[in-house]
Amino acid sequence: MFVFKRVVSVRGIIVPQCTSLSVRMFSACHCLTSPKRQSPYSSVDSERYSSLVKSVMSSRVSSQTPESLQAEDEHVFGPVVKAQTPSLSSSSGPKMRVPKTLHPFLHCQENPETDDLEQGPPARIALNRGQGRSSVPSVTRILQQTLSLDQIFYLERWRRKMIAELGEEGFKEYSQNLFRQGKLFHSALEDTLVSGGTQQNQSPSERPEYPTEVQGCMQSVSHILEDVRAVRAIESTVHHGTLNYLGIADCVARYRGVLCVIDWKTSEKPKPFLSNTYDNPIQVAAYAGALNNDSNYKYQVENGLIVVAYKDGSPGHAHQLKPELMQEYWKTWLVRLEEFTEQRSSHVSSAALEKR
DNA sequence: GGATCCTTCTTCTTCTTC
Repeated sequence: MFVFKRVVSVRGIIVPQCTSLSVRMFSACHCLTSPKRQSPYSSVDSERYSSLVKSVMSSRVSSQTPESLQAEDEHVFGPVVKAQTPSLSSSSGPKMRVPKTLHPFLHCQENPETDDLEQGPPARIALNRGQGRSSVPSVTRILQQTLSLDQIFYLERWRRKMIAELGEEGFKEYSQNLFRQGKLFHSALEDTLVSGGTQQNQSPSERPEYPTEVQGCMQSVSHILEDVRAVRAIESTVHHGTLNYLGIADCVARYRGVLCVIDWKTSEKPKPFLSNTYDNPIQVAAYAGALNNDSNYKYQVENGLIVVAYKDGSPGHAHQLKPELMQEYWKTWLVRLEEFTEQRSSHVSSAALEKR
C-alpha cells in the first residue's frame, strides 16, 4: 500500500498532503525519469483497488498528514542532512548556472614564462592560519558545503549501505584506511617529484622506496609521471587575494610540456572519464584561479590535470583540463563560492537574530 | 599543550529479455 501511494504521487497525480521533501527526494533518486519503462502497476486490478485509489486521491479521507509523510520519508531516506538551495548544476560536467559576478580566472599581468622560473626547488608555501586567515574558507570546505541534493543523497545512500555491510566500526576503519592510503600516496609522490624520480634516466635503485600500501598506486601512475617535468610547486598553499579563499594545491608542473595544476587521486573504482571524477575538476580550477591571483606566484596556470591511481597497479588515468574547460569549471566554482557565501551570510544573520 | 584547519576518500538506475 505504501508503495502504491508513492507511485500515484509521482506519476503526475498530486496527492495534496505530499510534502515538498517527498517530491525533492523522489526527484533526487531519479524515480521520475524512466519514461520508457512500463509501469509495474499497469497490471494492477484497478477495479479491485478502486476504493484504495479513491482514498489515496481524496484529500478528505486520507489519514496522512505532513508529519506522517515526513516520518515515512525519514524512515525510507533517513533524516534530512541539511537544508540547502537546490543546485541547478550537476557534478558530472561544466554547469549551466552562471555566476552573478564573473571574476577573471587569470590575473591581468604579464605572464613571465621564462625558464628562470623553472630553476631551483619547487615552491612549498606552508599553510599559515595565524596571519589573519583563520576565517578564510578553504576549497574543500566550500565544495563540501555546497554539494547538490543529488550528491548528498547518493553519498548518504552509499554510507548507509557500507555501514549495513561493515558495521559502524568497520566503516570507520575502512574510511580511515582510504584516507591513509591517499595521504601515503601524496607523500610518495612528493618524495618522487622532489628527488627527480620522474627522470627516465634514474635507475630503479635510485628511486625512493615506497610503503607497501602505495606501491600499487605508484606503479599505476608510473607511465603518467614519465611525462611530468619542471615541478614548480608541491603541496603549496594558494590564496585568492580578491575572492578570499585558500587551498593547498598538490602540484604545479609541466605535463607533456604544458604547465598544469595537478591533483593526485586514489580510487577504488575505475575512473576512465572526467565525468567520473565528480567535483575534482572544480577543485583544480579553484586552485588554479587562486594561484593566478596570489602574489606569491609569479606565473599563471591555465591548464589542469587530474591523475587517478589504482591500488592494484592497473594503469592510472590522466584527465587533462584544457584552458577552455578550466574556464568553464572556474565559472562553476564561482557559483559554488557564491552559494557558500550566501549560506554563510544567512547563517550569520540568523545567529544575530537569535542573540537579540 | 590542546584545538582547529587543510587534506586524504566516498556518489552516478536497475531489472528483464534475447
